[in-house]
Amino acid sequence: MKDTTIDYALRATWQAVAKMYNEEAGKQDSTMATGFTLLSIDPEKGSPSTALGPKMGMEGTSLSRTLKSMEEKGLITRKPNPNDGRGVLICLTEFGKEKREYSKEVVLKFNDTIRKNVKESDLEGFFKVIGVVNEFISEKKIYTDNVSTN
Amino acid sequence: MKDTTIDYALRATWQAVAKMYNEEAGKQDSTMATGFTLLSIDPEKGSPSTALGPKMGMEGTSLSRTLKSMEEKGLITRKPNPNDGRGVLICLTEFGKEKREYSKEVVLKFNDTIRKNVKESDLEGFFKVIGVVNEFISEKKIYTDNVSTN
DNA sequence: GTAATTTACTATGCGTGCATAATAAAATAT
DNA sequence: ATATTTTATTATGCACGCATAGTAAATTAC
Repeated sequence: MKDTTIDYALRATWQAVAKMYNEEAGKQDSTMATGFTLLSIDPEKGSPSTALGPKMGMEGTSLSRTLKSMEEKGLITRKPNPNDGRGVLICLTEFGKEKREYSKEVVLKFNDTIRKNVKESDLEGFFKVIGVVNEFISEKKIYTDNVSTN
Repeated sequence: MKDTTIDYALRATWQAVAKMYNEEAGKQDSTMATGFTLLSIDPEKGSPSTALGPKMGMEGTSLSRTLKSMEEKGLITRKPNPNDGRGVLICLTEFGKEKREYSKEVVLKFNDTIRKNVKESDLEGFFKVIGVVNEFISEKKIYTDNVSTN
């Protein structure tokens, strides 16, 4: 729970980023998740909705709700996927393409700013730790007693 | 949106940790937020609810809901704060104290496991980057054009 | 070709973060 | 002492992650 625990650092920091992103998105009457979704859609050809979830780290079920609201806001249209009758092709409207540019700037600016203000070696350490956390979680190495913690 | 962006790394990684924590908490019919709250409460003297939010990085308004459900589950009791008629003292029941131990193990095991499997220098880099992100956000240095991004 | 399985959604409910607003009790100002 | 402001807490609504369950279309198994 202290500042120096890895879980707290991830939690507090992600929440701060999310809050900031939501504020920036809010200036355009949008949300963070909508912004991420806009960025995941191919602005030229559209994207099958199955492609979006993995790309942005969102479950299909969460995505479904976001897409619904995006459709209602006129950001996207759904077209039947010619290659799969079950699937849908998500396409950006002109309005959606505009908003996509804004989201892109917001995300780029954040990442560029941080990258310019940390040492390359620190960034490597950051991604190393991130990598280990994800590896240990996805391979369920933590709560199964096959890794010593003492 | 790529694996190598800082925002995506934070988002995906925190969500993975949160999911794992919720699974572990679920084994005890609990949730992650409940576990964090249990850990934030002084098991001996109880804690004024104002102390909990800052300690665990939760807004008072979110906390209020969690505390309500924790009270319903018999994990905590509220006592009037003798020093402040507006405030409440959150105290653990015996049941709450038991569950607190479990939460403690879950959190410790995660942090210990990761620490034992990353290099000290990488961990330092990790916390450096975390520090810069939080600093830039809290001081609003990112979207105000007082920091060069080019 | 029909049946069983898999895959692509969609709907719904819960937990939780945030914003806003309301209430009540300090604390402060006068 | 009374009026104003601040602080502690709760209530409520929206967004969104996840889990579960359901529907429909494709794939496979036979």
